[in-house]
Amino acid sequence: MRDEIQSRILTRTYFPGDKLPKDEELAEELGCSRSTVQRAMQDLADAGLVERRRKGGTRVRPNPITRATLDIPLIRHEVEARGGTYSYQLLHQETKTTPPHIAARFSLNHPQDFLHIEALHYSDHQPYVLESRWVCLETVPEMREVDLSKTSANEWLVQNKPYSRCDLKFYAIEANTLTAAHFNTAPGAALLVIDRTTWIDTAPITTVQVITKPGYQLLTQI
Amino acid sequence: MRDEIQSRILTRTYFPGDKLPKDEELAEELGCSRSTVQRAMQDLADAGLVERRRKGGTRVRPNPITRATLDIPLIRHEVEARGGTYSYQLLHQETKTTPPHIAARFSLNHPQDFLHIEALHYSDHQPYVLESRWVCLETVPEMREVDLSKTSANEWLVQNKPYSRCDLKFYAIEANTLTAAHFNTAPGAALLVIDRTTWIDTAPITTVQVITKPGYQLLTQI
DNA sequence: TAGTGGTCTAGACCACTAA
DNA sequence: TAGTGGTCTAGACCACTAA
Repeated sequence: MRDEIQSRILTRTYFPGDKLPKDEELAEELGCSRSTVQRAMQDLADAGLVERRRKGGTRVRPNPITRATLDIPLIRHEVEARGGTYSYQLLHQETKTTPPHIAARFSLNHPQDFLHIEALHYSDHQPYVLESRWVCLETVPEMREVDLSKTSANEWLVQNKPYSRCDLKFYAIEANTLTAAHFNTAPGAALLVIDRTTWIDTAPITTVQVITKPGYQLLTQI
Repeated sequence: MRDEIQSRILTRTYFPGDKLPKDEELAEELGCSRSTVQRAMQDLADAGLVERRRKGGTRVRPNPITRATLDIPLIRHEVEARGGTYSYQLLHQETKTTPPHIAARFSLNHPQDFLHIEALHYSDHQPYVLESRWVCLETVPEMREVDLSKTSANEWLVQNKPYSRCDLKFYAIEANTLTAAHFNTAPGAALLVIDRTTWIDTAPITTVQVITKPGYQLLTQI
């Protein structure tokens, strides 16, 4: 029935911005209950096809969009799901007082201690992604005690620190000399970066650049 | 109530793979109806936190993931939403019989006509993204008649050709000489590519590489 | 402030699928 | 094949917000 409603809606010729009948009317017209229409319309709203507002009614989205869902797993799980052997190496670890670019990310106005971590994740002993991370030690003091040569910060945080907000960015960078060396590639190689910054309420947790190996692709399907 | 259920579930200490009580039991325990539990749990499943199976019950997802929703608007809308002035230039247009790399994308085994299009989209008269597209003329014969110097294929297809399946890829490339020239940058610059291939049922519609300008970032928030 | 959509109930029946 | 989750109903009440 839900699919029936959706296909009836979708096969009518509506134009961007058009107003749809209210749920109650659609229910009667289509011979089903209001709850069913509500669910069907909620799905369409989730898919970005219509916009719903109390009192305002339901309208076809004025600007059509492609809405995709991206699943970003733990690096270890991603490697293992592809049938690879996962390994991990801590490259560098250092406590520092907020550097300016980190303060900017979190809009901090007083200095705090951050743990800076550089680590390399391997798939079948080949470099897979380079993790460059800053962890807020005021929010996550337990991090001081974690042995990062054994457990990756990636994994420890996922299991121990829930977040309430996460900003994600995807962009391309040119490998600098050091990064290129890690990946056994030439400096200047184009690399996809997955950049994530998380908070719990308003307290900063971590910001991380996951620099992927040359040729890495992020995939999804709709 | 839904939020109440979710927070109660989320604040309990469950481990990956743990089985949750069935909806009926949770409903009684939490003093609400089964429908409400169903909705709350469905939300958690959509968010990738739990997995539900008929007869199998509900389990905490064994491999935690970050699930993000990406909205990819029309290029024109994206530029205008940022307050920019949009413009567009068709660079090249040519009909060709399926080249091998396109046949591979769509798993085609017989030759067909495709329309190859190169176009540049501008924001405030600065190059914004370069569109490199192949349209299947067997599935979309109307495309032969469209004046692509006026309407971009991007926009025409969104408004005229619904798709049933869409594969998305994100990756980084180094600008070749020609691409670099379009963006007034140096060859080898790292560029983010949004790559989309769409079908209607099993018939190919189009495959497009949207090559973004240097420094472009794809953003989302959870 | 009246008109929408959002949430919830209590119950029926169905559709999968693990055991 | 029995045990879960998924969908649907008919109705109540609530929460926004456009006009």
